[in-house]
Amino acid sequence: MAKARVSINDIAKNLNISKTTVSFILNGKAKEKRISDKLVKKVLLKVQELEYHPNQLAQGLRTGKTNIIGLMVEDISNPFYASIAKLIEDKAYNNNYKIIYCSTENNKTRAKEFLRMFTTLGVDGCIIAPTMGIEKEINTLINAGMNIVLFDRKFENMSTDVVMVNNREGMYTATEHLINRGYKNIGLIALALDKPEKEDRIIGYQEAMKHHHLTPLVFAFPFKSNLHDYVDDIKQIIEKNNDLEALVFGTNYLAISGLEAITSLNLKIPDDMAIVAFDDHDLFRIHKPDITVVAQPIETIAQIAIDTLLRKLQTKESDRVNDTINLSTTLIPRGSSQKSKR
Amino acid sequence: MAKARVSINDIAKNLNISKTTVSFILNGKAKEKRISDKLVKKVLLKVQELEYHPNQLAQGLRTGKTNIIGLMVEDISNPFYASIAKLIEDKAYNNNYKIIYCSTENNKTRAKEFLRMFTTLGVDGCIIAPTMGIEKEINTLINAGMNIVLFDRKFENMSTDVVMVNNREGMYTATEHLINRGYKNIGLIALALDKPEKEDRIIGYQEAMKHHHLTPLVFAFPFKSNLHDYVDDIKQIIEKNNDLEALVFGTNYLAISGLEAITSLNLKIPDDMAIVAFDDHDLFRIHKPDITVVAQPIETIAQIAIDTLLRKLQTKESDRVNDTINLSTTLIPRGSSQKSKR
DNA sequence: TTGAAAGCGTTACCAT
DNA sequence: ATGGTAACGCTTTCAA
Repeated sequence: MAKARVSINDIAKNLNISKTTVSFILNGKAKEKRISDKLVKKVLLKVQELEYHPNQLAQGLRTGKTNIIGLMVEDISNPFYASIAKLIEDKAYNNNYKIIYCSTENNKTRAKEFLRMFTTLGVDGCIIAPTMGIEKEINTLINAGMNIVLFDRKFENMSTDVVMVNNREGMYTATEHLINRGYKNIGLIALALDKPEKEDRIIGYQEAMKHHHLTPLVFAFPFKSNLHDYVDDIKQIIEKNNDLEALVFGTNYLAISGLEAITSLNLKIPDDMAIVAFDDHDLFRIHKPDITVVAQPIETIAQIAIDTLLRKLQTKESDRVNDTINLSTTLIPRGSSQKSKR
Repeated sequence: MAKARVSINDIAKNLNISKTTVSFILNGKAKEKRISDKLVKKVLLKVQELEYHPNQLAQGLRTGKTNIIGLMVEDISNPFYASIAKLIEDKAYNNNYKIIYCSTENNKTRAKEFLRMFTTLGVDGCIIAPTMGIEKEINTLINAGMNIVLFDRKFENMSTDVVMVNNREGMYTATEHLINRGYKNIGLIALALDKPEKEDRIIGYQEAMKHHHLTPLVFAFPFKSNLHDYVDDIKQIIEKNNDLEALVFGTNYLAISGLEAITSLNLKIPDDMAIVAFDDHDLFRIHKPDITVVAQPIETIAQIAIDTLLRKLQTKESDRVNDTINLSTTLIPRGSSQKSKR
């Protein structure tokens, strides 16, 4: 930026009035301050003429409101988060908020830095799909008065709004679906950021298996930022467990890696290996055979998250109530879990 | 935000020194100003103790530098842009820049508002995949001294850095590939934001067809924000032109819609209809048959775009040179354009 | 009905 | 070697 921008002072000087008056008019306080219609018109005209637009930094500094919302997710290039980001962005802009976003890559340190950035930048609130290990920092932020809405993953005993999907139930349904379709040797390939026994998706799978007197077979992976690295892992799992009939995947990219692994092993879906994935995806809809998925209600998640935050921003801190919204997933049965009749 | 944040004043008062001194120390001017090591240490310690972090709004207001980069693309939920966004984000953060992003949806008005936002927010520079019709506004911005790097689409006679892919050549190669494989009735399904005769991807296709004495058959669509709406259009095209042997798609989402259309018409790829897509995508790699694509060098695009911008931000305005980088695409031949031998 | 001035948290000039 | 103070552009209180 180089050329001098026109400031409120320029408007004022140009019209030989004080910047206070200009500010009042611009902030819709003309009536309240009983400023003459004539002057109002004159000012508005001049504002147009000089193309004046208030400096948001100065405004933010003065008012403590930046109209910026921080959005923190695991990976903005993952279609699940990208779609949610898009929906949130859209709604935010309609309400005159901008989005500043960041991908944590499930890296604790990165996440903490981003939280710090949110505060030093003075964002009005944030929407966070948290990674593990930043519970303390988020709590600090909440106590400092930051408006936060969590989604996708939650912490125990955290007093803020959360939009969640019922992961346990979703996984239970997915697993049971396979069982109902006649599969018995069903494995789970999932991410475990936390301990497996605390991961709802893993628990849901285990419950379904046990409930039907089958033996759970959980393969839990740590997060890798190079998603392609899972392919070999999955290949090995399939090769080592040759009685596996079906696999449930805990995330969309694990399922995609799974598809690659299965293809490269020359196995056929669903006859050699049946599949259910978590999160829908263009790919799963169009793949042949199409892939059975547990779909998350993306629009609803985004909608509720941003609505909740916007509402929070307009509410006095004192009379806030923190909601935990639990949304249901939808099982979409497709070809990848349908035994061929013969 | 509610609780009082600790400011530079708090540090100063707490140590009974002036905030000037603190500021000098914090900005690495201790040596230059010959401030005693002892004091430096004391200040740094206190900064740690009180967890002081400078208010970036105030810094920005004072210095005119916000360390924010604006990123404007067509649609952040499109994997092509999402991947680029991720790469840019990563590199930006490593250089202490934050990203503020927005999706134009190819809407002129939206795009202009975002540009406005960039300036009122005082971003240091921006990376833009421009939509049509904002040429004037971008030029104004450039003249006002804004640092801009364009990618994906360019304007004639615009003096700023541009990172482009050779769309014409890419499409030419794609079309010729189909011709070499023995297809003759090849249609193009493309987006035309500008006039078709100005769209490089369309031109490349036409040139290849004409060069081989074949008749071009261009179906150009306006942008639709609901990408699913293309499916029916494409179905109709296929139904009405039943001698079509192959289709080239100008964007990844057109190709995805094309796959849906083809599937729902019960046609087989490549025997009933061969396909080449622009932009690679997980889906195209994994689809059966896998889809031949013209791949853009996403990493390189992102890398050059952000590098160029960062370099620009460190260069005096006077001795800047504007580069137009032209990158090549890569044809990745796969099953969707391979006639079965029989 | 309008304006002067203080103040938001910084940085940077000019003193000392 | 360190500090006082103006200035960045805005909003808001108080005064007139």
